[in-house]
Amino acid sequence: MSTDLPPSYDPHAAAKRWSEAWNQADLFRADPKAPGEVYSIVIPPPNITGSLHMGHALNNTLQDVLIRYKRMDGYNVLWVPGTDHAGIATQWVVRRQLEKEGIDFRDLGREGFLDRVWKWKGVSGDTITTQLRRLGVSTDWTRERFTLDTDLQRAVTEHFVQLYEDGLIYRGRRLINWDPIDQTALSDLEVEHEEGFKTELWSFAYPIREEDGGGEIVVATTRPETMLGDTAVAVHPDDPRYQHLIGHTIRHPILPRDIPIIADAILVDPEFGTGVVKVTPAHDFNDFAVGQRHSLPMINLLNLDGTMNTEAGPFTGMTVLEAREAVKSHLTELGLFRGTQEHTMNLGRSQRSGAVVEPMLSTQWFVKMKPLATPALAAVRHGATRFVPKQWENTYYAWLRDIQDWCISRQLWWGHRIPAWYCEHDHATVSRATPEACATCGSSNLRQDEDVLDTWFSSALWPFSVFGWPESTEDLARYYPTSVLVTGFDIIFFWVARMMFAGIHFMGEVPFRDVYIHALVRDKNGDKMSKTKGNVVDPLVVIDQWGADAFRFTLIAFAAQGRDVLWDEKRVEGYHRFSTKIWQALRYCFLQADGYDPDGPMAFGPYEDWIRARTGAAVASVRQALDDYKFNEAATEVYAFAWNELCDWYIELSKATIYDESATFEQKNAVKHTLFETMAVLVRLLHPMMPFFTEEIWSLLPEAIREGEGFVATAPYPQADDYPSDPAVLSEIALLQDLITEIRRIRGEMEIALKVDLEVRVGEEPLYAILQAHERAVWDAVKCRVVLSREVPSFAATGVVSGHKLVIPLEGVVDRDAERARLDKELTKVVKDVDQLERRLANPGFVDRAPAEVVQEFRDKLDAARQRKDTLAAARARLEAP
RNA sequence: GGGCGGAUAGCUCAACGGGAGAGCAUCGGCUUUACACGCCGACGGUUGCAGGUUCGAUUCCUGUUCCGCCCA
Repeated sequence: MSTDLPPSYDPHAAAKRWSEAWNQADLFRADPKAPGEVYSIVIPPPNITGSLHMGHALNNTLQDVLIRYKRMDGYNVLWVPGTDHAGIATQWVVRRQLEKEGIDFRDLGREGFLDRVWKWKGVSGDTITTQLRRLGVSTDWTRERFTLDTDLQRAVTEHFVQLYEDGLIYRGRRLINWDPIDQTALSDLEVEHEEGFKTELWSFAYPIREEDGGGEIVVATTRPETMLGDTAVAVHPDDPRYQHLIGHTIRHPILPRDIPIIADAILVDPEFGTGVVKVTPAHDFNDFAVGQRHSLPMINLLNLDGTMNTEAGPFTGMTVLEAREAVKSHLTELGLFRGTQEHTMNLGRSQRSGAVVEPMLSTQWFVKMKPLATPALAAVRHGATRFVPKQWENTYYAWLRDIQDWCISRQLWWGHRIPAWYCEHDHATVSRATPEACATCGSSNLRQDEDVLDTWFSSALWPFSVFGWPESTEDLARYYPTSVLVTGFDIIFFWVARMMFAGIHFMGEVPFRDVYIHALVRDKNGDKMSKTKGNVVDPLVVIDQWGADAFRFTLIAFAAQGRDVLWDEKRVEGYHRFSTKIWQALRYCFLQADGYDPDGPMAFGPYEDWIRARTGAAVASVRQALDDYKFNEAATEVYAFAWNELCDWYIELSKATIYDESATFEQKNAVKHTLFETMAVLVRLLHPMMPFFTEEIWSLLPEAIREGEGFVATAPYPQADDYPSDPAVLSEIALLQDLITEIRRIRGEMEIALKVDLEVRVGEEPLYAILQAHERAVWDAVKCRVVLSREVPSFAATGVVSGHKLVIPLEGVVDRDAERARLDKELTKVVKDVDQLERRLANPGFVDRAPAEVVQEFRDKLDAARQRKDTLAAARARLEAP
């Protein structure tokens, strides 16, 4: 047989061909009725806010590697794809689109706006699925889900109602983070703290009531306008400067009210500033706690759009910043200004809109976290779920330990509507379906809560809502809990922890056995990729240029545990070359395919035995690496096996038989068979990392080699046990390799071209016997004849291989200076070597305490080094002889 | 303020407590019958710094500097 392969491989044509072929063959559809141990993954659903970035590419590539590996390894595999409605983020995107068209989204009304978002969902969802397909993911598209699908909405309602019935959801008036641009509440996690924000600490005096003795007390603040909502001034109870003032009353200089001076040891640090703190319970989290401790009035100063409300008196209607300046000048006019100083603080901003977040008193829905967090903590402690790398457990623990109740209502339109209805008395009725009457007073005058739920409230259900929960479906029974969650560390709090407690609460079982946390993709300089920095690399652009296979392999090779991925385009080129290299090797196989008979007789030689042994070792290491989530090691192992063993050595050695006219049919047939067989193993090993490329090669391999497997995607993953290893063969070939390398070094350093034939003299019969068997291979590699002789000519190069002396006559080839220089260099190295080893072995501590085999190992090394040194020194001396 | 991670060849990264490696880059040599998107060879390191444990430390411990991140 013979096939003419094109001289190079076109990754784009192959990607198109094979993704269509897989689709048609419906290869990735899971069957819960099929046998086999389950291996299931639910995709971290990308937000429908646009297109996929490098982080998604890494995330999905790693999942696909695992899924393809397990599929080939005989598991009942399911990978569920899908997307997330991403309430606040998506609403923001569509709102901005409308603004560009000159439309205020509010003018469309709720229904009109939602129509627009659904249209956008179609566009963005398609973009994302197209991108995932181009990446080569083997998800089961028949099970694709969207977090706002009807049945997933039902799951969210069930989630809410059950938690409410369990007493774990409540409605309360509490301090929340308010985003005045999006005009919605945010959870603590959606607020980002900008460090080192420069501002001023502005001081002013509160006059003490005359009947309390008069005088003043000075406070400092970064937000002077909040003094309009102050309901107390606090000092430390032990501070001698102010003890006499505790219980006295201040007359508010602007508004008609009196405020008390209180003592609070928790809030006040007497060392900081004046040791006096103004208390604004409705607009500061610490002050809110003080307000509760001391039963202070809480005065909300803000409208929902961030302007001052009527509580602000003369400043009503101003923005916060306008009010700040106005309050400052007003206080200054009153003569109460007491100085200013520079101050750096952390500023809370909305993760999405960038608005400065205002702590505000508001009525919202909350999830009581302690009862849910406790079992979620225990599950990881007891190993029901395992984090890889392990260190991320600490992040998970830390957050769940100090967790606050979770504000889940959002004043948005896009999302799951809260299943709560209110009557005219503001009684809340929580229900799975629209209720007829108020559960408290029976009123039939009900309106549903306008708000939607935090996106993560629905994402928390993803590992079981995708399987049809709350229905008990076949998929749910078979594929939950999932095998592993692959995700980035940035959403351990947002998502992983919440899936954990939701899974435990509703399913009675953790949602995944393993959580593999991968790093962030950064640019070459280690900076986070962001649109504003302009350092974003578009995965599709890379795929267009180099193909999905090279792109994926690069991500995998970079994905070392516990380390960020620093993107470097040059590496993609390198891995593209890797695929080209394999393609060329395949061409070589086909060039030799003439007369190959897979069922014919075969006589395997030592090279065949050697590559089979190396194949087994490679299979074992790749499997181990994948089992341990050491993706980069798996990539490195395949790379080294294919390039350094198969291409650099076996293919070259195979020529000794292939081009040997005296070799028998059986010998040649064995070589051809081994070439194809090794290629087939390599392709299967590599398939999870380079799916398109390997599928292309697989389709070209001889039928007999493929053992009837139509697609490599569903062919069995190689087993190391199928490739036995003979130590005698391994050491024999190692000797051959050493010999060839030594001669190459001599040629290289003395610049002896391959055109100049050489001979190498060995003095020992057994060694000669071995090398003679590889005469042809040595000749092909280094154009050197192997001769049995102890005769040392007047001028020769001397080498040592595995303790054996080699002599290469050089009379008339190069001058003596070249060999003199080379020997000096070698001698310097070996002398240093001997010296080091002698010192180590002279240390009684080492010889007495180190394990015997380690000591022996070093003794052997010393013997070898000494022998090498003696041989080279003798050769060096001989060169000086006349 | 609390916590986590990183620092190894010019660059990007590896390395069960047992003489520090790879890829790229650099230099030199090869039109060799799969491949110049290639082959062969070479150069290149006080493993951030200071201590400690150990016969032996890149690896374990303590401290410290710088960079990045998370939490308050």
